[in-house]
Amino acid sequence: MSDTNPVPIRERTRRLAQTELTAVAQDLFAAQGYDNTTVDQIAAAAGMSKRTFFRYFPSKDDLVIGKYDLFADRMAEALDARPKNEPVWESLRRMFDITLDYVQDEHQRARSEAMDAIVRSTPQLYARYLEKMQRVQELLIGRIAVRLNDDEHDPSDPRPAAIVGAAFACMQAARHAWFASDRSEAFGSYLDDAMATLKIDRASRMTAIAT
Amino acid sequence: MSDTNPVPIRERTRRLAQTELTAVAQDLFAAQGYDNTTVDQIAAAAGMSKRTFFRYFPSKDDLVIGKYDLFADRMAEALDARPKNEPVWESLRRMFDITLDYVQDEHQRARSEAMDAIVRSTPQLYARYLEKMQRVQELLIGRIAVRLNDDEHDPSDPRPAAIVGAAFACMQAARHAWFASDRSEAFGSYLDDAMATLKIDRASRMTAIAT
DNA sequence: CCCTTCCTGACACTTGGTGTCAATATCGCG
DNA sequence: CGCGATATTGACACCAAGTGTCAGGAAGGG
Repeated sequence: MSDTNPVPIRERTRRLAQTELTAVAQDLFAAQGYDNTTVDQIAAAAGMSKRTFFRYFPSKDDLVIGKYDLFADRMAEALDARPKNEPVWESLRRMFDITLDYVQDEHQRARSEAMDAIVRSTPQLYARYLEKMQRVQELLIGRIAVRLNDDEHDPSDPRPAAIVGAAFACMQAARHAWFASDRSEAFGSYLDDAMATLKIDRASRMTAIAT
Repeated sequence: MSDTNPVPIRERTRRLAQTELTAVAQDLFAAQGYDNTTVDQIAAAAGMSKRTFFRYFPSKDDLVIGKYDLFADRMAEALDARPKNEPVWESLRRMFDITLDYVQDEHQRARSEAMDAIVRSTPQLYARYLEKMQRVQELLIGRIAVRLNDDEHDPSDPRPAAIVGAAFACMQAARHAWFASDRSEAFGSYLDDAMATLKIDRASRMTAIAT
């Protein structure tokens, strides 16, 4: 059961090294802050040279925010799984359910939350985080555009981007609110609450933009 | 009329140098790209040393995106100028009117638009742009919270952040759509269109978050 | 004219990140 | 087991963005 593995050995050792690096780095960041920790220190603490570190991560930033790349595909997948005739706002809400699992898992959360604190308190990382989220949104905009009108995506129609952006704004708002709360309420209800304040007006686009 | 000036001489020469640097840098960026242009080159082209450049701008990035800092106060000001009983969505829409002036001004636009293209095509700058916009939003969230319920801002209420974030998402969407269009329609109508697709449900917050 | 103050350039240094290359470890195969 | 191909690694040199320091020079006020 160990041959013809879908994940070759090379790739597994690689991931192991990345996990190791991440764990070591997290300790250092917690102890002395992100900016005050050099790549040399991280590499040395993991028993390798700086050059080798950069073979596992394209940048110091990516060690922290690289994992967010996985979100993009998972979200697109989750959105595609929703019925085509479902209201888009509801589809987006259900799509966000996959982020709930992330937060709900008790022993994963501590690790993830510590990294989150680092991201939010380091402007440089927060900026890159926002950019990644923007890229995720771009993936989804095309899909939402198709649901709004069955023809192809008209790039001069601002509505799909507005809707997706608004949905993400709700998720961000819910995240912040939940972090600021005592966590007695489930994150999901914050998300419901945030998304309930905005309704999509399906009869819009009357302010003529004659294409 | 030149003494006891509200803007002292030192500050004026400083701004002049910044403008000069920006103009020179813009040419270089347009010619060879942002990443391929070093600070040394910009400084040399403006007749100064690298060290002096960093006395005028805290970083290479700030030369491009530094001007967005002005937006924060201008927007907060514009929002404060709206009547308190006006629906918040309308207030936010009117607040964005100040961005229209920026885009409308014919001879300012060419310069501003070139810089905008650089920002959007350089991930690093785009990330910092998004972060700045996020900071602007944080300024406004408190004000919107006060309008929603007259007591002080409850940080575990996601609605103000959701609304402000959604409004900015609409502006971003309108910007992108307008840039992708042939610009025959006014930018304002794109903004109207984007913001009209989302309506605020004032009777929300029924999904009890008992504070 | 001098004295103070600010501005500037030169220099050295740190850190993130990359190219190169030789040494070494690993893998597949006979 | 041994051998050649391939991948991984570390050492070194290098570049670019910033930052600290310091001495010299320009501007301004008396």
